[in-house]
Amino acid sequence: MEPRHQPLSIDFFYQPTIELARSLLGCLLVKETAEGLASGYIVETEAYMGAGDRAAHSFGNRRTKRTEVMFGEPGRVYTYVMHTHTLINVVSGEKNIPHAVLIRAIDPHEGLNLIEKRRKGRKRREWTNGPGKLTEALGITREDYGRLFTEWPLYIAPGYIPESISSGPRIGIENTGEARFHPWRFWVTGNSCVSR
DNA sequence: ACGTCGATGACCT
DNA sequence: GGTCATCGACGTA
Repeated sequence: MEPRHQPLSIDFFYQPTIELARSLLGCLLVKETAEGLASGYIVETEAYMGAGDRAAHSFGNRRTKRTEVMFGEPGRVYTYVMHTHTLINVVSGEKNIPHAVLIRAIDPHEGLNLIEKRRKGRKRREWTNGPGKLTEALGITREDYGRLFTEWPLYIAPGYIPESISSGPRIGIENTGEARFHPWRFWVTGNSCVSR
């Protein structure tokens, strides 16, 4: 199948992880399924810095079935289940440098009826303002693990350049010592879809 | 085979 | 502010 939008080139993903986390803001995240196409502009990300980052699943180069995809080339999909929710990351770094960027929020763009249905009629504000919410809205599952973000059916396409980017500590990692203080969360300043 | 533990979200007061 | 549902992965045995 051909993607409805032209995905980013694989070269885009070959940049330092912090830069990638910032560059992804404003890009369009797209998922095409049998139900239709749904998409949204990425407005919030977090960088996870691999072996030296206590908050990262790959801390200490921990290599398991789950983290395996992070040890490969950047630009692949790392999904995993948190409680009942699927979370999605962009694999970053380079071969054997297991970095990743968590996508925490998107601004809905296409497939709004489908998104509303998947989000069970909740108010628009609650559709995609969190990492577990946006995967439900776009129909992203752990079946997407290992895919390339440059190919149908789950891909990232060019969007807009944010006017301003804010940064601060990452969310939900209180138990990770000093790592909790690193300002590795980024968001589009003032966007109403940011998780908090 | 089993116990533990979250990069969460929904609902409650 | 707080509680808890419910899942897979992981460590341990």
